[in-house]
Amino acid sequence: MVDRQPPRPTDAELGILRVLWERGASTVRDVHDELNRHATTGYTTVLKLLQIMTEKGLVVRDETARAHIYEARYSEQKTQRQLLTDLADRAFGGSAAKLVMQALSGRKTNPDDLNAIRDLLDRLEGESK
Amino acid sequence: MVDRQPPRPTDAELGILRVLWERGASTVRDVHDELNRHATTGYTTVLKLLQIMTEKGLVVRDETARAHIYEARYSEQKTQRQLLTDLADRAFGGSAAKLVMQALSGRKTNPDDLNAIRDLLDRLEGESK
DNA sequence: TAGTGTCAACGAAGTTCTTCGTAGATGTCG
DNA sequence: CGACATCTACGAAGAACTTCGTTGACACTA
Repeated sequence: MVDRQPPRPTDAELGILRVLWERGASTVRDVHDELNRHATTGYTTVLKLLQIMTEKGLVVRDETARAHIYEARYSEQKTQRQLLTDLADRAFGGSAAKLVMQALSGRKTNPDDLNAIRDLLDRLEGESK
Repeated sequence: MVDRQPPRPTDAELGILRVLWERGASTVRDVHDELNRHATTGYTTVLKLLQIMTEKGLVVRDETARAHIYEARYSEQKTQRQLLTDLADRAFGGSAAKLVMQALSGRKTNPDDLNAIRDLLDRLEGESK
């Protein structure tokens, strides 16, 4: 039996996952280089994180070659949804609708995005019929 | 100079804040009793958390009476918005719109909520004109 | 083959989070 | 007043998080 719910990635882990989602399967060196385009992280720090993430099941590792290749185990979408559900539970009484309304009223969203959201609403309403 | 950005509340801290938002200013005893309606937390655990939260500036403390009275420093809405901005930055490339769309498509939202969101969209669009 | 560079593994250190026991001060009641 | 209850403060312990130095294995090259 495997863990049903993957653990919530931490901040540093999420930074690595973002690289993996963008680049696809990558070596530690790849991830490290990409991260250091903006931040400053030691190579062994990235390695250690990836090792821990493997234990947690957040990434899968291909050990065939000397330089292991890591890949995100869960898609960006799935992870995003998990984080949203988690936040809805912790801070919005479990209501995704409240979360959405707060997100929209919080800052000014540009008209194109508003339209995109409206389209999505239309599609959702169509489905529920 | 005070910290401009309040720190992101942790899980346990958020649980306490939820009680404070619901009950208003409360003593440790109040918060502890409320929390223990559902969970199980030691009294001194709640006390310690509230002391730390005071240091962090998440709550304010009235020490007038022997039983200190704690109050959330930031409103529920403000905190929710901060958490959403934070999550958008960490997992959605800073795009609140992407976050909203993922939240909506994730699980089925009930029609009433969809309508409420649509009304909100209308209002937002009106404003931006 | 000897030297140089790259890699994973390990361990350790410092921080934060979460929990709670104990101690000492303060209030209350008989 | 004295016993008991309640409160805050303090410290400590264990877990998780983040960082990185060191080590030994491996590979390439001159």
